[in-house]
Parts: sequence; C-alpha cells; structure tokens
Amino acid sequence: MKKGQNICDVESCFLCKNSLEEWKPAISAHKTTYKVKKGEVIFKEGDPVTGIYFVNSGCIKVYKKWDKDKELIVRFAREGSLFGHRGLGKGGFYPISAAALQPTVVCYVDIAFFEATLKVNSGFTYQLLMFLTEELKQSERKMRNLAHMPVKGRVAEALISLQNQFGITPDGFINIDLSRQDLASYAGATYETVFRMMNELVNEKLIDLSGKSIRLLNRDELLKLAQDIVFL
Amino acid sequence: MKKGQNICDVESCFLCKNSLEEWKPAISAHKTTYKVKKGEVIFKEGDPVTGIYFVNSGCIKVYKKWDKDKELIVRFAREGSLFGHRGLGKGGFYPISAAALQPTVVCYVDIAFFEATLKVNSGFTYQLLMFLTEELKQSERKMRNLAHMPVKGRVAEALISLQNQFGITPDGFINIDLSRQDLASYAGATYETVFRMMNELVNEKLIDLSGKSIRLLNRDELLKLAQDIVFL
DNA sequence: TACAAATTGTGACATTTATCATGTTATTAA
DNA sequence: TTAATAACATGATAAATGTCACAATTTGTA
Repeated sequence: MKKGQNICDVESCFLCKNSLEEWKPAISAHKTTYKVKKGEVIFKEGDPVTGIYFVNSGCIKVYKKWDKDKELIVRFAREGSLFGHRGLGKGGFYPISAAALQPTVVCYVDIAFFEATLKVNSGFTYQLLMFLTEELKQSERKMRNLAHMPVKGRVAEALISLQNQFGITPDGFINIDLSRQDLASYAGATYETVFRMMNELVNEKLIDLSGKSIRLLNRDELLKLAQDIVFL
Repeated sequence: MKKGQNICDVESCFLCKNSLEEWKPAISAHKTTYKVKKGEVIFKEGDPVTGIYFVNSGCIKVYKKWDKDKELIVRFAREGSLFGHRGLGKGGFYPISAAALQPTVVCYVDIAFFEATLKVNSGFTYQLLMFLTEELKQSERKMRNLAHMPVKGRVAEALISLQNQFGITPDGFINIDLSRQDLASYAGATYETVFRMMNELVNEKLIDLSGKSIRLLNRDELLKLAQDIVFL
C-alpha cells in the first residue's frame, strides 16, 4: 500500500527510534523476518510466550476469543507496530491471539533477548512504558464504552478509530479491508446488530458504503454519537 | 484494618522495593502525605495531571464516568498500590477518576519528579513496565467479558476478584465494605440487574449474604460461571 | 470454469438487561 | 431525636441486543 519500500523494520520502528541506535547490530542478529498469509494465526491465547513481534508490512488483529465463535478485537497493529508484548511479565502465556488481516511480513525477536534489552536500555524501556500507558488508556476507555455506550455509538467510534488509524483512500474510503464480522468484533457486538446500526448510519447520511468499503460523511455527528469530544 | 502500622509507604511499596533503595531520601523530600475522607474524590477525569499517588492505608476506587450517574470501576488500589499513573504520557489529563472508599491516607509525588525518576532509575521503570503489562492484561480480559459474558458471570468474576484482592474476615466474608452500587459499577451493569443476579447466586447456594457482607460458598461453581479456569 | 465455502444481507423472534416506579431501610446531619 | 438523604429492595415494563433461519452474493480453490 505504501510505496513498496519497507518504511518500518525493527530498526526503524517508531518505538525504537532514538533508543535503539546503538542496538541495531544486536537486534539484527536476533531477529527473524517471515511472511504470514491473510487469515493466518501467528499465536493464540494460551500459547507459551516465545517472542515479541513487529509488523514490517501489512496488518494484524490482536483479539481475545470467547465461546469458539465469538471474539473481541482489542487492537490492530500496522506497519511499524509492536505486538505480542502482552506476553511480557508473569505467566509466560500470551493472553491474546494475533492473526493477519492481509498478507503480512512480521519480524520476530525472542523474548529473552527482548527482556535483556529492556533491562539494559532504559530509554527504550521508558518509551515502551509510555506506549503501554497509552494502550491502557485506550483499553479502559473501550471498557467503559462496552459497559455503558449503546452499540450504535460503539460502531461510530470504531469507524472513527479505524479512519484515524488507517487513513483514507483518494476517494475518501477508510483505507482498510475489514470483514463485517471483524468490524463487529471490534465494536464488541454481533454481526447482525452491527449490520443494522450501519444501515441506520447510512440512512442518517453519516456514512456511505460501497461494497465493503466505508466512507465517513459526517465525522462530527459520528463523534457526537460516541458522546465524547476529547478522543483520539 | 491491618495492625495499625504503616506496612506500606512509597519507600516500602512492593513496586519500589529493590529499585528505589538509593532513591529513598529524594523520594521523602518530594512526597506529600495526606488524609482523604470516605467518598472524597482525589482527582477527576479531565483534571490536569499533577502527580502520582500511593495508597498508604485504606482503599480507593479508580473509575471512569458515563452520563453523570453511571460509572465503571476499573480497579481498586489498596495499601501499597500505585494510582494516578494513567496520567503519565501524552495529554496531561487524568483519563480516570479516583475516590476513597474508606478513610484513606495517600501519599503524593509530583509528576515531574516521578518522570525524572523513571528516566534515571531503569530498574524501577522496568518494574513499572511489568506492572502496567499486568494491568493491561486484566483490562483486556475485562473488556472481553463486558462484550460477551452475561452479567451473572461478570458478577461471579467480580466477587472472586474482590476476594482475591481483599481476602476474607475470620468468619469468611469478603474483607471489603463496598456499596451495592459500587459492586454494580465494578461488574459493569446496573444496580438492579446485579441485585437480581446476587439473588440467583444466593438461591443457588453459591454465595451467602449478611447485610452488605458477602461470603463465597462455592468458589469452583462461581469460577465455572466466569467460564475461565485460568484466572487470577 | 465450476463448485464449495465463506461472507453478507435481512426478517422474525427470544432473551437479556435497563428503566421506571415505589416502598423500605439505613445513615447522616441538624 | 428527628428530619432529610442516601442506599437498598423489588416488581412491572420497555428497550436493546442477541439468536435463529435462510437467501444472496462473493471468494477461494480444485
């Protein structure tokens, strides 16, 4: 989607910039880069933690399962994003699953080396700390929304959040190819309910659909639905 | 409730042990200790971040508001726990509120000093990172539960979680004095619904009530309701 | 290409959960 | 102590959301 060059690798990842300069050679020696197909699961909840991943190109979803055919998408990781870091700390098992939404190239650093890096490179640790703080804020915001905000508002927020994360194509559609089921899992509701809410949003001229592509027509009204002005 | 002595202060806080030894004098010079009354709000969502807090004695709830008379309790902080650290990072505003559930003594370290400490003391930063990772895991677990688990299961899980956090009195009741409204806010449902679920649990002999005290009679069955064996 | 499988669209219906109303019982403050 | 206020209890009802069933369409693949 971008200009065909790797704008992100572990070494150039936004998180690591400035912090891993002197670490580059060591990282390169410890990383493994490989491709995953669309739909392929990289690791599952309960799998023993083996390493931390970076998205080189493509996109993956981080999710938690419920009941075999229900899930909640916790976040997406795009080019330049870290994932699998929830495997840090106690337990030794990933608490979430990760699967590719597109053909994706990931790069992998084994956990022992990653933790060793953290212990030594305090600038990096500090940046990771800030990153986790932001994730925690997002997560708790979403928690409250799941508890109290109606599905329509959650769909509105999910759409805005997707646009913020993935941007838009030249003709104004959100620049990600997501199944309706995944959209529902991201909003934390069933496919059918989300489908109805999308219809309502279309009737209210807040969004516009073309195939599975979605275009936001009235961001302000959508934000009002999400009842929160200060956000992302 | 404990034996009348301060078993935790910033200097002896579980988080800081081993990491802040050499930092003690500086911390002492920068901390302020004060009392808050039951029900008193320490800071609110949207307040500018001024510092990080530790619970010296007592208990506080960390929550997010919705709609003036609804809220979701995100976590509790007891003796020895840190709170207000969601104020770290971008924004400069607390994303959550904190209020005392009991007469509580908190101790406060201003944010600039705290951040300076983080930048210098990498052992402490590392431990805080691990702490945040655990919080994130908890948070995402709860997120999924709010999205998919029925209220009854959430109540069951909330009760088990409370018992794990606060322990039991000699006669077996969960050692915290929480209003039913707060319990509902913790489970992420309305007072009335939680009330009904509690009645069901009583009828099923899974719990036992005495005033506002709650005793778990069948932890295993409650865990089954929460449909997750691997947990806290 | 052609078939199977997955995804999407849509209505009818069931269930869960929230809302409202109202009475009762504690707690707090004067 | 008493009045006032907040917390608790509980049923009736409404609204939101999920479940089920099934057709249409798209996608992946043999």
